Amino acid sequence: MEEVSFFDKVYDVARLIPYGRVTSYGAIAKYLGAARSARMVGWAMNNSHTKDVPAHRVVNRVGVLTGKHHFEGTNLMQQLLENEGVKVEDNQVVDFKNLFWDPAQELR
DNA sequence: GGCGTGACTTGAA
DNA sequence: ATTCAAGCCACGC
Repeated sequence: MEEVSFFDKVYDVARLIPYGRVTSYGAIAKYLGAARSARMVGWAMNNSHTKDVPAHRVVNRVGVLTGKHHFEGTNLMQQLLENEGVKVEDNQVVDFKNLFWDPAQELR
């Protein structure tokens, strides 16, 4: 019996993202065993504003800030990432593959 | 209660 | 190599 919902797991993993690192929706989904349900991760993030989830550290699989439109400001997400040392250019994370944080690999 | 949408991903043509 | 299509499941109207 899992008392934790899929959404809660997403929030939990998202909070585990280290400083200055980023991950993708699919990576989280895959870690939760729902690799094809990446959309649900995104939808879960829709409620992230009610949680203390650093959704700005979550981008799509190519490192593009797809959800930046959902933040308060238009460049708030980019601002936060740059504040952590993550360079963002044209809504895309620079050196994304180097900054990529895979829960399935880091958390094992 | 059905249909469409959505912060995505992967695979096939 | 790029482009198209399908899958996943919850929420809103």
